[in-house]
Amino acid sequence: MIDLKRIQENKEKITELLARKGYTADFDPLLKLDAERRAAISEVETLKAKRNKVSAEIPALKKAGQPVDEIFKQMRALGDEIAMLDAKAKELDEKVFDILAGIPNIPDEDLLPGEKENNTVIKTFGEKPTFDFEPQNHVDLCTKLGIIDYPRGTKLSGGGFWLYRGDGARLEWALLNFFISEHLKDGYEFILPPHQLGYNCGFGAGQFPKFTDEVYWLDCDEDRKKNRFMLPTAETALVNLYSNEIMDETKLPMKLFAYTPCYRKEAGSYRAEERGMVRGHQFNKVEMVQITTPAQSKAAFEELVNKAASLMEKLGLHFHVSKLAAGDCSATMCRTYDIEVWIPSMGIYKEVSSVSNAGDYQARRNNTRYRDTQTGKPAFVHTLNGSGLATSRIFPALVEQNQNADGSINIPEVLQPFMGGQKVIKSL
RNA sequence: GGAGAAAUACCCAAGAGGCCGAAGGGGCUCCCCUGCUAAGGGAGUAGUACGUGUAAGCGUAGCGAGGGUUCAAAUCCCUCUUUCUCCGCCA
Repeated sequence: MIDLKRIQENKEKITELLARKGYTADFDPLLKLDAERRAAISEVETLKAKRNKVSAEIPALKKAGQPVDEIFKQMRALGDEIAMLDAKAKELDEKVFDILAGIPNIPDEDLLPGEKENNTVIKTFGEKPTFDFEPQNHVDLCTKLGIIDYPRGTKLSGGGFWLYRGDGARLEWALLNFFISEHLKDGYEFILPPHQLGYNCGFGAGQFPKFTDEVYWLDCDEDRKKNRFMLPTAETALVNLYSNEIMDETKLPMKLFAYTPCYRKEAGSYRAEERGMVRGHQFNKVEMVQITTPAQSKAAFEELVNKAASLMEKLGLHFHVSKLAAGDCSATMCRTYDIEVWIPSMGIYKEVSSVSNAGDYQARRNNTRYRDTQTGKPAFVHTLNGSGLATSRIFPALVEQNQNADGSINIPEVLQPFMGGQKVIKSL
């Protein structure tokens, strides 16, 4: 949610910035509605002040034996008027809120306008691996090694599900453990959140109402707001940890990470390019989140990007970092860098981490604040998140980039301690 | 899942239609006294949101949340949430 005051003060500039995201803003109806809202509030509060004043005098009048029936009659009429105006003010307030909640976050000024085609690669690590044999794709490799069982995943749960088996499960777990150990080294707090969340979390993270149909809903109440959903990313949980609280500034920047599976419908997105585990309904991810003061958020963003990139570097994978154009950033974010790993069989780079700064957009939606020691007043925090990392894209990339002519796979050195020193995965 | 009890400010807690935005304690802040400390005395101590104002301020809301009754609600009624106790269920 963006700040209405910013629109009032700088309508043209914000309209222009949002246009870079492909969003056409017309703020005039909103501003008019807000003026009406404020007028209604002023009016009703004047009446309430009058009611309070008269009510306070009634006990004294009664004690003095004076008649109060006439006053009661007038007050009843006043009460009706107040109720009417209260309802009007509430309605206007909700309208303003809904419109405001539907406006995307304002992109940072240095982002290029436009969509994907305007993303710019800002850093590349390593080189495309070359093979002196015909390399296989990860689905074939994993199936032959027996480390991923696609058919039985489908048998149990339908398309988009798979099982990790044996060394596959160990490799997956080693990746997660490696990420966790790196984050702990950097002083991040480890969180294991619930996997079922309430509607408010989705709204607070800026994912709802837009993506309400992209998640798996539990319970059967017709009203979505009373149901829970399976979290699509740990961000949805972490970003809401301090909602409706005022944090101590000394706790900021707060650095968190969580491991959770991510549950997503991914409706209609299955393509040849996304075979195997590149896009599934359930995948594992370690997610980093920072809650910061506005002054800290720029540095926090750099830190998260560097952290995600350093994990990839330590795994020895070829990848690049891409700065997203305004239109490719999600509605919630004012800035996003993607880390994309090379998948040889597809000949493309696939996202393994998306690092974003939401500014105060999420904090405004879920009311997360801190007390500014300078002013003594509460102010909205900034929230940032980044995958660190998602295994479902790394696993295929790792398997493909590290394959040998005999179909075996070299385990990166950093993962070996987490696999009991094992260096290679080969078929039995 | 069923049955009971509870929810008041930083914490504990009183309050049972108007004199209650809230007694009393604890804590915290400041001051006094005591050559340190302990003890003692005094004063202060909703945060917040919204509206209005250049501002000091003023107004409105606010006793778990949302509704209702009433001229007037922390107080009465309804719904919900959470916590505690008991019972049931538990692949």
